[in-house]
Amino acid sequence: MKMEVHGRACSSETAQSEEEMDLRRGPWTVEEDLVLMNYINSHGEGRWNSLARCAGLRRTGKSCRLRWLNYLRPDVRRGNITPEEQLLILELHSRWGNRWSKIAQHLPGRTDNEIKNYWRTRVQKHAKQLQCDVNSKQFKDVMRYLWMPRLLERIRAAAGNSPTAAPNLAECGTLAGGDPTVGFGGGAEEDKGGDGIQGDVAMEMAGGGWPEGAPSPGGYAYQGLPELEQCWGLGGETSENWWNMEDIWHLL
DNA sequence: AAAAATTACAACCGCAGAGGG
DNA sequence: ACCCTCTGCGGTTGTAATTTT
Repeated sequence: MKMEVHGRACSSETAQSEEEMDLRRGPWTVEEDLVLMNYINSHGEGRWNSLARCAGLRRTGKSCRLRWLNYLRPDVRRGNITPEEQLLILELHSRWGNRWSKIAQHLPGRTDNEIKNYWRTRVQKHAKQLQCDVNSKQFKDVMRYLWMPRLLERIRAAAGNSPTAAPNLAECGTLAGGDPTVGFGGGAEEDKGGDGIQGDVAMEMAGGGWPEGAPSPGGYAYQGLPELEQCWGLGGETSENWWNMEDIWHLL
């Protein structure tokens, strides 16, 4: 990363020590948001510590950066996580674990913070309900063989019914038989480390070609699980008692 | 209607790595 | 080679909003 700490001095820099005395914390005000947005619009982002001083914000550079990246940036997407995004998050997390920023790179407009929050509030909650660790094989199997096929089914249904759903589906790459360079298809942007998304899982999910030795989801996942839909916001009303441990484990 | 519990999200903290002096 | 500053990341906490009792 490029450092230009001394590259662009500002007149208020000499007052740094005094300002450090009463740095603001906590929620940002509308006025602060405006100041930050205006400053970044005219000067660009980066060099957050000096930016904070020059903009006259009594905030740390870190705080300014976080506010901009997670909230004020124009391309930040707000609102519910779509089934496509849920599917991507589940898949990417199974590959990369808690590498939120990396996962976020594959969900345009979503921040690592948002994805992390989603994971903690939704996914981990249900792992807790199942009384298993979110990183356990059992829970991963549930994700892979129950939730993900179900999500895919919903995505496909939406794509069939609504023309506007198609572009979102395409983001899932080979899942939808779309551009293999995007999303699940792996592509030019994959890591050198070889932990990129490979086609196998995507094809399993897309084509129903389940891995050898894996429990067939056909008789279960596709019979319809309204509880799952409710749980993941795919269906109508929500329900907390959305599944039963025994029902699930005897099928796995 | 009010209190308690839960959920969702924004923000902070500590750390590691990069780069300049 | 070492120190300092800055950035970015992941973990955690605080709190407003919502739901349940």
